[in-house]
Amino acid sequence: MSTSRHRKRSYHHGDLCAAVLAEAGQLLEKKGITALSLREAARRAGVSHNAPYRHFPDRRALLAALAAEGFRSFAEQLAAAERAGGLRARGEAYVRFALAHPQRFRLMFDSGLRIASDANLREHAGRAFGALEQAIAAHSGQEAPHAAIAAWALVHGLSDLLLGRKLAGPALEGTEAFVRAVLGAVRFVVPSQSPG
Amino acid sequence: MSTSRHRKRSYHHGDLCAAVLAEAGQLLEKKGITALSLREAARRAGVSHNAPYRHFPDRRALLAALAAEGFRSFAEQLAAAERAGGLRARGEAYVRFALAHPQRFRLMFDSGLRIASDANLREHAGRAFGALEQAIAAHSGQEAPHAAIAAWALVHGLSDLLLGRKLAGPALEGTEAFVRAVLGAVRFVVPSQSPG
DNA sequence: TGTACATCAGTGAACGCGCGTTCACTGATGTAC
DNA sequence: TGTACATCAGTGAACGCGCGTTCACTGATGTAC
Repeated sequence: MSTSRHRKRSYHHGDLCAAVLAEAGQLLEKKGITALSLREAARRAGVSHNAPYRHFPDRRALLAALAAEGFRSFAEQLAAAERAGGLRARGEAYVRFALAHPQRFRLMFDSGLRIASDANLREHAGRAFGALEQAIAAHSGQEAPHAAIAAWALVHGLSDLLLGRKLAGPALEGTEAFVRAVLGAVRFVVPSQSPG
Repeated sequence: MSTSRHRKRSYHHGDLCAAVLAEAGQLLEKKGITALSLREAARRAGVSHNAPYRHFPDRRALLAALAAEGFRSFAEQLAAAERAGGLRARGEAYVRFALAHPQRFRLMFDSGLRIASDANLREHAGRAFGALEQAIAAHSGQEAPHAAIAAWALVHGLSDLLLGRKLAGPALEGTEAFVRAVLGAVRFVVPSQSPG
């Protein structure tokens, strides 16, 4: 259980990879994707500015690792919410994640980051999206992929509008109730099957 | 009608403000918000690197002007679409705008740009959002603000997911039909009025 | 119509900045024998 | 248990970069008389 991270202030750090990732995660939320720098993350980890190169080949790789980590906890939180409260709860958890980690969410969804370009990122993002599809399909029936996508778009759009402060009034107070009300204002349609 | 823009290759440009804005607009889509620089816009406009400072006090102001211009044409296109085809057409035009101008759309909605901080931006953004609210209210009834916001979130989220290539398959071909199908999979609920 | 002058829209050199990345290095670790 | 050595994880100096911004300037424009 105990790590050697703070035991010795010596040459070797012990778990620099995790430390840099943690510092970078904080910097990400504080400064934004663009202003996040390897050098500053290293500085905060108390290590020379290019020690992180032992663990991340370049800046993109660090961003990819942050995104992968994001998708992992995103998937976990969504799954937990659904276990507790069903699909609606999953939707609410989606928005909650976005509001709790704005820059991380943008890194995951709106940055130019190529998911395919990094194995670890590909794995975690794939897992998150797979779970999402599965959850929606289970509730909407496989005949209604459009309804499933609409459900996704709804929570995603609500997240993004809230993050962009485009819904100023209700976003400030009582966000949870507001989100519930908006999600509750929608019904999804399973098209009637016309044969032929 | 004729401008002096290309008549004389002399000291004064004629309409540098518009020229810089146009070059910056192209650079924005090509390089992204972050990599857009005043210096390169100036270079492309064939002018020294700080001539633009005559027209834009700093980089933020240039971005604000680009966003304002975006909101103006966004509002125009949405209004035109609705005139032609009603609220559904407005929704489709929303997505179409996003797909046609990804970086501009992100600048308008997802960048940290403070709308309140620039008078011109405030005006055009306000006009665009006002028209949006009005259009939705007219169709959903004023008793259903949540449904109106859900409608907005739906088209916005669909736009953002498409831009982020999170819906790879159907996004590549037949986008228009795909968008119609997704939007068609949703019904908005006007809650029954319980007195008291 | 001509002239003087204020104003305006450009120029070009210079600044400081923090960054990503490369390089040659050194101290610590752990394994084979 | 002790030693030799390969490997690994750090260090610190140096590079080149393009950027935003400031400064003192100069050429062009237009207006008052």
